[in-house]
Amino acid sequence: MYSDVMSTPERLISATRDLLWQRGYVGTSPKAIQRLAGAGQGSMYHHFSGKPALALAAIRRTADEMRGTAESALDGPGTPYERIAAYLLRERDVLRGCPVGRLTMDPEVTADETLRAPVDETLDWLRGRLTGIVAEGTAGGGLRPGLDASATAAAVVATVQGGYVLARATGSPAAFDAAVHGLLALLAPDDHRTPEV
Amino acid sequence: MYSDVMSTPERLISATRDLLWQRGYVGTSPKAIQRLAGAGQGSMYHHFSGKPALALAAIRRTADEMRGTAESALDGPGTPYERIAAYLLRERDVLRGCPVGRLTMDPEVTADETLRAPVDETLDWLRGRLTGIVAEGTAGGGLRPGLDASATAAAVVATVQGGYVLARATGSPAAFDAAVHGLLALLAPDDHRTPEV
DNA sequence: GTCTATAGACAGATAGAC
DNA sequence: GTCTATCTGTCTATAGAC
Repeated sequence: MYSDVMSTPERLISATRDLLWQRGYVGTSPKAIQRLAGAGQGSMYHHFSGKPALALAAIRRTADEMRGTAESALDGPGTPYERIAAYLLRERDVLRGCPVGRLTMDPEVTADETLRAPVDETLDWLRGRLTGIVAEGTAGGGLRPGLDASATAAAVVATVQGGYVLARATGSPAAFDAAVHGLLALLAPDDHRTPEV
Repeated sequence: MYSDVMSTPERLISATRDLLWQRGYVGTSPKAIQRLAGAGQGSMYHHFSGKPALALAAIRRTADEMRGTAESALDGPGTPYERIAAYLLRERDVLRGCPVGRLTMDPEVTADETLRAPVDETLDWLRGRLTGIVAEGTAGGGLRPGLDASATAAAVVATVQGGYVLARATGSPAAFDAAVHGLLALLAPDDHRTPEV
């Protein structure tokens, strides 16, 4: 249940976001959304045409929020290496996984162009943002020189997404941390010690 | 439908493996399994106690197969760097994702200790196997010296798992390839050029 | 071993009263 | 805007005949 000061559509969106994160699209039913939102059947179908529309609103909201969170770390002070480290090491609810990346494993999401678009755009934006920072870093900002900025950025995003997989497999965040620290060591030049962030 | 030379239990397991890969545990119904396997309701429940038992058999089979495939690449000839490259660059049906890693996003799988175990053990084995190879490689086998073998191995596995996420988000294998090549460049010493594998 | 019948609960809505 | 009733199909089995 969500705060009473939220409107019914807002509560429905919040509930859908939470369930999509925890159970995915296929595993999330209208009934479960209604129960969590404290809204009735008729109420939900009054505000949204159905499960796909509600999911789209929820996914867009989650994608926007993730973009803002990532930008906070990437836009911060410090060298390119430090900003990438800030992004990689920021606090996360590791065992819950990535609310955006998770959706790529949902066949109904990837099959629906409309639902997949916000997911694609968000991860694409993140890769592009990191590409710029890596390019800056290889030109004297604390990253190994000579790296392909775009490929390196893809490796950074992939390590995070895959770190969630390892963590959820083991049931502990340790594997995520290991992957991230492993990558940070690889990003630094040979003569550089990974700073304690 | 599967070959008639396979026994009914084998056809059921194969069908379950395929559906688990494509739709996950939550998205896979007994009815769909029966249809794909060409087996009747009663037949399925005669051989397996229910969906969880069938899923367990399917997951074990898939995990064993993945282990064998990975071992083929990791056990091959060449330097540690080359063996890791062989693993990373081996042919994959990238857009289908990892049949084992995928299961970690399924709440019913992670909630069930029995179902999660083979997933955990397989990824754990892979990390351990790579840790040994990385350790060998940092001692003169074409990898950057001074790396934490365990953390580096985690980064390698995470990059693969996350590469699938990126590929499925964009709908193209290109992002997977970018992440893998980005990582390979990072693994090589500064003076080393990534070989064309 | 395989088949059909049956069953209670849920999925994903639509209709119409209030 | 919200509520209750209703509906068709699916989910995950169980029972018992063949």
